[in-house]
Amino acid sequence: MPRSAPSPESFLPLTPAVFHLLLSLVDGEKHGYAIMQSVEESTEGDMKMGPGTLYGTIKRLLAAGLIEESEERPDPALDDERRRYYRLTDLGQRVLGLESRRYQRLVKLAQNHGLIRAQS
Amino acid sequence: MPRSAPSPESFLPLTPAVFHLLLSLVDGEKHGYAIMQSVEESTEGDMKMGPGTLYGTIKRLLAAGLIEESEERPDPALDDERRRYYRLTDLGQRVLGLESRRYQRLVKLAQNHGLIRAQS
DNA sequence: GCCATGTATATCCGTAACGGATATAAATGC
DNA sequence: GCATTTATATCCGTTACGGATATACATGGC
Repeated sequence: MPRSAPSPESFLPLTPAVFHLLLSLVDGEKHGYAIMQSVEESTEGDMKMGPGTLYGTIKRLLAAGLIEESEERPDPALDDERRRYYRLTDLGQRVLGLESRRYQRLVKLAQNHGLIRAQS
Repeated sequence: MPRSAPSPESFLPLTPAVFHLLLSLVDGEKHGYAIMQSVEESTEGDMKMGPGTLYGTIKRLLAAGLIEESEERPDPALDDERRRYYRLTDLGQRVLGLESRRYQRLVKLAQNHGLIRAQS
């Protein structure tokens, strides 16, 4: 018998590394090195992911079925043979959505306690 | 020479357990067991903290200077001798504020990518 | 008074995750 | 040609998590 798919909720809460990696793939597939750069750039430097965390996390997310490797290659002229591209699976997308909503509720909580202002 | 105090930024990003524990202390001191209940209640059950995580995290946060034990005891009639009360330090408060703002930026990012709606 | 349940703290210890160091090599820029 | 950047990958020490277990006082019901 196939073991039933784990529910998206069972992955929550995500570690910061996992959340950022998934978030970096939300607008399309990327290769590892690009994920690393994207995370640093989109957080304006306050989240830096080294190779140990990057490739370790990729391996775990593949095994968990939250991301998958893509066989599609971009225009050969622009490609680098060494690259391996990854994209979110449907499950990964759902988990990311759930975690984002969880964050949203926490932000609301923090606002209600005066830790941050709304709409900064 | 006293080693200079670590900057609040150096603690970021927080693990989910640490963030929730600090957040639960934002409106006043609590004892361990109350923290556990408060976390579960304020997240409507999607974050449950067992004793291993609770007391381990408390120990680490004390050592890091983000929380401190309070000697004040409530009205003896209501008190339970076994309880140990904790409160945020100034550093802890600052770290929590920074992490909350970081979350806020991430929520904004997630909104921009259509993962969640504003003001749900 | 007894007993079950809840409150409260704490440690133990196996497992998972992190993350800097290191290795390797192709691509790029000058 | 050569240094730097890009790119992937593993190694391994350290930290963090988290269920299980232990202990014991408090509370409420009968």
